Order: sequence, then C-alpha cells, then structure tokens
Amino acid sequence: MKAYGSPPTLSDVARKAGVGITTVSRVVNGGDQVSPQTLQRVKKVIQQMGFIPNQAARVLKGERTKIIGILIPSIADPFFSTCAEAAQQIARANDSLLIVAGTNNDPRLEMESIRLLLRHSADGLLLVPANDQNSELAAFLNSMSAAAVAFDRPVFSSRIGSVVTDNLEAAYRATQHLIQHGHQRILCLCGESQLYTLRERISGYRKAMEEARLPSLVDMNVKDYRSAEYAIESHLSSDFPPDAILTLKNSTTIYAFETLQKLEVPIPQKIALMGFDDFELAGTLRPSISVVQQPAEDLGRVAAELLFEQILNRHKTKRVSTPKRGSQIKLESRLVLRASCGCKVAS
Amino acid sequence: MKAYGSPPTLSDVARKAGVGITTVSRVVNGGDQVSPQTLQRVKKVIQQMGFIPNQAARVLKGERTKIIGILIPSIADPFFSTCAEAAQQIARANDSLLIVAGTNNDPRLEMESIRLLLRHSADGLLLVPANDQNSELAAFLNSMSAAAVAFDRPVFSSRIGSVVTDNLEAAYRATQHLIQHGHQRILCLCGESQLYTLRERISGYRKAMEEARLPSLVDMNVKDYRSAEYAIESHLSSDFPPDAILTLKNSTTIYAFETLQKLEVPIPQKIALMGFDDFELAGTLRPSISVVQQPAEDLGRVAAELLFEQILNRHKTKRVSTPKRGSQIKLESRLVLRASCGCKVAS
DNA sequence: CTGTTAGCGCATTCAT
DNA sequence: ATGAATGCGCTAACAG
Repeated sequence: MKAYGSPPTLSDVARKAGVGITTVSRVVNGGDQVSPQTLQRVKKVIQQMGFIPNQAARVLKGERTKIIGILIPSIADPFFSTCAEAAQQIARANDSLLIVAGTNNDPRLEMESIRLLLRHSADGLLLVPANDQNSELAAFLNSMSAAAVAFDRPVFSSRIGSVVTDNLEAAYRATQHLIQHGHQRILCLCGESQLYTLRERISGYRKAMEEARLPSLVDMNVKDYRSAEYAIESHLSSDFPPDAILTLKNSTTIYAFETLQKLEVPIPQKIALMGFDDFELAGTLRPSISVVQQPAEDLGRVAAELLFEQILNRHKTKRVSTPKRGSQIKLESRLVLRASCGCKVAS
Repeated sequence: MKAYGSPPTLSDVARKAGVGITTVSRVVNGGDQVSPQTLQRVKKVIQQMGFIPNQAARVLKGERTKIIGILIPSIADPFFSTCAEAAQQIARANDSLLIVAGTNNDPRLEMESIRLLLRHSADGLLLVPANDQNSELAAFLNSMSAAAVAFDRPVFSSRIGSVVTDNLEAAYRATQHLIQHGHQRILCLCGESQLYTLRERISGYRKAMEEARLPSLVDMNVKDYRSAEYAIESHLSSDFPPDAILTLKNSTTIYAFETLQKLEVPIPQKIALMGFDDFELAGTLRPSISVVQQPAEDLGRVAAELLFEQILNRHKTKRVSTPKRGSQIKLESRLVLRASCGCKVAS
C-alpha cells in the first residue's frame, strides 16, 4: 500500500536485486541473455516493487511512443465514435494507445490539436480534416515526420492517403432507387454544403437526376429542426411539391422525418424518404427509414490499419521510401431498403 | 517542405540562432530574462525550423505529461461517448490530451489499460470500473501515484472518489410514477444484473413496489433482442400478465419497444413502458417513450473537473495531503414524461 | 551471462 | 542577460 513515492526506476530495482541496471532492463524486455536464476530473482523484485517502465525515457531514446491520435469533429457523434472505437481496437492490437481529440470541424482547433499531438511524439495521426482544401494543413502534414491517414474526407494536395466512402456513387444509387419507384420531383436536403462528403453526395444526386432528365432540386439550408421544418413546409406548399426527399446526413433525415410526422404527411404514399447514414432506430420507426448505410466501422478500421502499416514501415527503414502520393481507398456503401422509400409498404 | 529528418531540438535552434540552449529554452517558455532582440531572433528561428518541444524530455525532467486517460466500457456507446466528449473538453481547457480506452467491462482489459496508461505517466485516470467490488483494482488504484476519479460506478474500498447518478432514487421515482398511473403489475427488465448501476436501479424499483405493497417482478435475463422477446412473450402469456414494464437500460428499452410493437400490444393502453436512459429518438417514436434521463454530460464533466483539481493540488504540494477517502458525488436524474407511461396519451 | 557508460532533449541550478 | 553543466530513466553499444 505504499503510495506517492516517485515510482521505482530501473536502478531502484537493480539495487534491491543486487544486479546491474542493464540486467533489469533485459529482464523487462523479454529476459534474453539472463541466467534463469537471476531472471527469477529480478522478476520477483520487479513484481514486488510494482515497477513500471517509464515510456518517456524510452521515447527519449528513440523508441516509438506507441500513441496515435485521432481527430474527429465530435466524440459524441455516433458515426465518428464508431470509427474511433474501431480505430482503438486496431491501436490495441498494435500495443498502442489512442488519443481522441474533437475538432468541431474548426481548422484552428484542428491545427492546435495536431501540434499538441506532435509534441507528444505521436507515432501517427488519423484525421477527419475539417476542410479538405486547407492548404496550410496540407503543407503542414507534408512536412511533419509522423505518419498520417485521413478518413471520411481526404486532404487534397498532400501526401496523406485517405479512406473514404464512395459518397457520389452511394447518393447516385440512392437517387436512382427513388426514381425507380416512380418519383420525379425529388428534393435533396442538407446543410453545411462546404463539406467534402456533402458535396460529393450532391454530385451523385445531380448525376442521377440528370441521367433521368429530371430537374434537380437542392436545398442546402437545413441546419437544425427549425430550418428543416421551414424548408419542408415551403417546398410542400409550392406549386410543384416534391414527391420524395433525399436527406444527405443523419440528423437531417431525422428532422425531415419528424417534420413529416408532425405534418401528418403519409410516408411514403405522399412523400417518400431516403436518408444518408444509418442510425440505430431507423428500422424501428414507423415507417422504417430506408438509408444509405456507410461502413463506419470499416472506415476507422482500415484507416488505422493503413496508419500502422506506415508506422511499421517507417520504423523499419528509418528513412521512408518515397511515400506514394495520397492514395485513396474508397469503401462501398450499402443501400438498406426499408419502408420509407416505398419498398415493403406495410399493408 | 523538408520532411523526415528527426525533428529539430533545442540545440539545433540554439546553434542556428547563435545562442545557448538555455536561452532558447527560456524563449520557448515565455521569454523572461531574455533581451528583446535575442527574443525576436530566436523566435524567428524557432518558427522557421518548425521547432516543437519534446514532451517526453519534459516529462523525464519531472513535468506533468498533460495526458489523462479515460476507461469506458465502449467508445461507441452513446452514453459513454457523451461522457468522454465532456471529459475531453475539460481536458482541453486544462491544456491536456485525453486517451480513450475501451474496457468492454472486462477487468483484465481494464487492468491492462491502466498499466499501459501508467507507463505513459498519465497525470490522472477517469474510469468506469468494470466491477465495483474488484479488490485487486481497488488496491492497485490506492497504491498508484496518479490521480483517479471513478464515474458512473464507484470503486469500493478505495481512496478513489466517484461521480455517479443517484440510480436508486431515479428508479424509485420512475416506478412510483408508473404506480401513480394505476399500474400494479410492473415488470422490471434488464440484464447484467451484477453491474453496480443496475443493482441500484433494481433496489429503487423494489423499494417503490414494497412501499406500495405491490409484488416485485424482476427478470434479469434480457441480453439482446431475442431474450427480450422471449421474456416479454412469456410474461404476457402468464396468468398474471404485467400492465407496465420498467426497463433498466437503454438497449433493453429499445428491445422491449420493438417487441411490443411487433406483438401489436398497444402502449400504454395495454402495457405502459418506462425506460432508463434517454436516447435520441425516444421522443420521435410513436408512442414517444418516457425515460429517466441521466446527466451523462455532467457525469463526464464533473469527474474530469474533480480529477484536475486533484492533479493540480498534487502538483502544487508535491506530497498529497491525506486524500479524503472515496468521497462520492451523486447527480440527480430527470424524469422525462412522454407518452409511453400513460402521460400525454395522444388522442 | 553481466555490468559500465554514453547519450536521447530538456529545465535548471549556478556561474559569469 | 546569457551559457555550461547536470541529471531525469532508459536502451544500446561495448567490455569483461
């Protein structure tokens, strides 16, 4: 029950065990080249004193920190926390710890966090860049020595690889599906249209509409429930009201559903609904909501795996071989067809 | 665009600036006792070389790491990720980083993670102990020099303070509310009854039932959707079917709702439903679900604040004044009355 | 097999 | 106002 002394060091152990500190070090690191007896004795003393190696000292000697950082807009966001969970699993598998920092999509916070992570000599960074066109960020990432992988959104003009969903394709297929149900006036709803993911999704929507020779109808002013309600009410009372809605993100889908529910607009009879991003109760709501399901877990997992690949290579070769410029991995989404799009209409 | 050299050090900067390393150190740490001209020059060189102080070296010199760890069952769990988000905010306010580790409620994983965190000299630990009676854990926490605060669940027989919801009181009031609606046969549903929080909630339920001279009816075999369905079907077809259900955790509430929906049992007319833990769409489902709303954010925030209080004191006094034994802070919950309990029955 | 020694980057005396 | 020297805990030569 001893407490609050500074933690025991190698030399504390060495003294108590009557050996040199190198021997203790060897024992701690696997015990090669140590006689069985010494091994036993030293192990016992280590146990007894509760010795824990000091990582800072190891790092100072040039070892990896075995810490990686992950920068996500919000830890509380189910999508990103799922990514983080997966990343943490991979980190653990690589004997590493994961530092999580919320950026709130703020480039300043993001930069600050990266700097802080670098002070701590993080081996690598996983990041969801607040702004994919941020050239300052790109330059900084290029110049730093830590490994890095972007996910969910790429970082343009940088050597940083990325793992993203094929947003365009997913939105394209979702829109096509609504069209196949016979819908002609499909309203595309979202906010924050400056985000890479949303831009891609809008493109996918437009592509499908254009191919079907239907007019695109995009409203990007939805930020919260109020604005969603306002937008939907406006469109419904227009001369050519929509007969379907495609929402481009989780929260927008929910706002739209709540609005339609409140207005007692029958889904999908009067208005069909298709969302981007699955959510826990999408299948439990009545009607159940059809959505594009992103592989959130895979996003985090693959990004982390890629990161450790880099880290391990880097450590092996000391000097990195020319890293291939920002290779991008695209993951497929899945269209989950439930009732709100018109499939499986409950009798 | 220089890359992959080892990062510049104090002495690199010193050489380039033509000063001693002490001077550079001073500049980095506020620039006192340095002439304005030197200050300028050194600052410029620092900027230019992209010098970033090496935290490991600082730590080795006895400084705090400015890293705290948080151990939660799962990062992807909305409740805990909300706590983590709050904790991270407090960490940031204290210029610290947050390492998140998922324990999966496994004492072994938990212990392993704590050890790892300690190697990294984390200044403090925030933890949701997998088992509140774990004496090995208690002993270890008592003997270590890092600060620590438990949240959501306490650690018994330890000096570790804790921040928890008043689970007993909350369940007590929720049950009372159902009783006031006239329900007599209230079924209490959950799984993992060994967890502190669930034990407390069961006690609260029992207390309310006993006070009302009603028979307690607890089924703790609900782990997933299937078991929930099985349990509910069994109870419904018994001689004395319940007229209300109190679920003790988030997922159980959802399983119960889905089962009742599937069986087309009208809520709350035939069976009322009250859940523990709020969730995003509780108000959107039809009927909307009444729940006990825990102050998840406050839990994380208060725990983190307490932790930094300890850390700061500890650092100031070098030796800790006798830490008061495991003081416990209890936070109040809020009963959110929606439709499923019988309030606000939609006409 | 085992021990001695030299730094890793930095903050900190203590001189100047 | 400035700098040289010391040591934090550890690993990796090197020497026995």
